[in-house]
Amino acid sequence: MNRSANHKMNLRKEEIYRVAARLFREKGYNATGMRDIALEVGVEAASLYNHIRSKSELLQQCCFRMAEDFSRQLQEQEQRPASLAVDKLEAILRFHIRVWITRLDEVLVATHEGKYLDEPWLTEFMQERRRYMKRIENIIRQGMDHGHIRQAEPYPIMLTIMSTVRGIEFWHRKQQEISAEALENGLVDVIIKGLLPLHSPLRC
Amino acid sequence: MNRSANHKMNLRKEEIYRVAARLFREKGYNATGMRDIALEVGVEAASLYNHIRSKSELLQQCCFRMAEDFSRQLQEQEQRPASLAVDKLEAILRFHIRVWITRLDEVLVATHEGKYLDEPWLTEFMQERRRYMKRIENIIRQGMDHGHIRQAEPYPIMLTIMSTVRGIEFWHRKQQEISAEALENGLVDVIIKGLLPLHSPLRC
DNA sequence: GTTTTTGACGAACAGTGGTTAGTATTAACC
DNA sequence: GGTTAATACTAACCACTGTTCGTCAAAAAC
Repeated sequence: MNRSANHKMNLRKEEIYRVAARLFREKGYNATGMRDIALEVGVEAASLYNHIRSKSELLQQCCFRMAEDFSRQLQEQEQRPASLAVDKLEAILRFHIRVWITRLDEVLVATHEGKYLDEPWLTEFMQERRRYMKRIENIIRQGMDHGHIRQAEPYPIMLTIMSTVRGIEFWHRKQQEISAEALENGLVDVIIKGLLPLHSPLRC
Repeated sequence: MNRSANHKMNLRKEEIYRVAARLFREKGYNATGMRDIALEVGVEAASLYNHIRSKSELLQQCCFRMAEDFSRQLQEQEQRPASLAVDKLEAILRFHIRVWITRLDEVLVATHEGKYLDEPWLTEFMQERRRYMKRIENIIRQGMDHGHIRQAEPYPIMLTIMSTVRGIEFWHRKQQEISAEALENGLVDVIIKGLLPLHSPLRC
C-alpha cells in the first residue's frame, strides 16, 4: 500500500470520526446509532466496520485526542519561568476558550460522554483529568508563593478556570450576538480581573 | 382516598424519582433502564408503572422542578432594590453553588440530560433557560448603569456565573478535601473579587 | 491482463429497551 | 367480613442495538 492509498483511507476514517463527534454531541453517545453515523457518511452501517473497530473506538479517539492536546499545551506553559504564573493561567484559559470555540464537538464529547468509555480507558481518562487539574492547581500555588496571585484557596480558582468555558456551549447555540474575540476577552476579564469597578471599596 | 394514603403514594413516587435522578446522573438517561431503577427501588420494572406514567416523565420532573426552583429564587432577587446589583449577583451565585452542593443529582440531570426531553417539553425547557440567562444579564446591566459593576460585556459575565458551578461536580467526586463553605466562599471570591492580589498594578 | 485487496452491501443475530396485559396479593373502607 | 381499590408479579411484545457473515463489484498491484 503506497502513501496515497494510506492517505485516502485515513480521509474516510477521519470523516467517520468527524461525523461521529458531531452526532455524539448533538444526540449523546448512547442515543447515536451506527446507522445514524452511516446515514450521514452516506453508507450502510456494516460498511463502517471496514474503517473502524467499534463504536467505542470513536469515543476513545474523541476523548484521548482532546486529552493529549490539552496536556501538551499545559506542558508548554509549565516550562515557562515560575514568575509568570498569572500569564500562564491566562494562556491556559485562552487555550481552553479557543478549543471550546473552534472544536466544540470533540471537547463536549470528551467532557460529557467520556463516562461511557469502557475499561481500562475510563480509569485512564479520569486519572489523566485528575492529574491535569492538579497541575493547574500547582501553577496557582506557584503564583501565590511569588505574590503574583492573592492568597486564596487554589482549588476553587482551578475549578473556575476549568468550568467557565462550559458556558461557550450556549454561545454556539444562539446567533453569536457577540464575536468570538469579544467572548474570549470578556471571559478572561471576568476571571483574571474580577467583577468589581475600580473605585469599589472592596477592591483597594 | 384519605390524606394518609395519598401521602404514602407520593412517598413511593418520590422514592422512584430520587432513585431515577441518581441513576440518570451516574449512568446517563439513555443508559439507565427501567429495570435498573426497579432493582434499586426493590421491585419489578413493570410495577413502576403503577406510580409513574413513563420513563420520560421522570426526566421531565427533574428538569422542571429545577427550573422552577431557580426561577423562583431569581424572582426574589429581582424584587430587591436596583442599586444592589452586585449583592443580587452574589446571592444568585451562592444559590447556584448551594444547589450544586446539596442537590447534585437533580441539577446535573437537568443540565446534562435535559436534551433528551420529548417535545413540547424540550422547547419549553430551553426557552425557559434562555429567559433565565437573559434575566441575569439584565441584572448585570443594571449594576453597570448604576456604576456598581465595571463596564464590560454583560454576556460573558453571565456565562461565567452560570458555568462556574459546574466544577462542583469534581468536588463531589474527590474526597472533598476542602469544606463546602470554603468551596462556596472560594468560588464567590474568584468571580466577585477577581484573581489578582491587592497590590497588583492591574487592580488599582 | 490477471490477481489481490479494498470496501460496500443485504441479511441476520443475539441482546436490550420501554411498555402493556392479565393476574394474584395485599391493604383500606364500610 | 366482604368489597373495592392499590400495587405487586410473570410473561410477553416489538422496535431497535452493535456487530458479524458471506458475497460481490471496483480499484490497485504486479
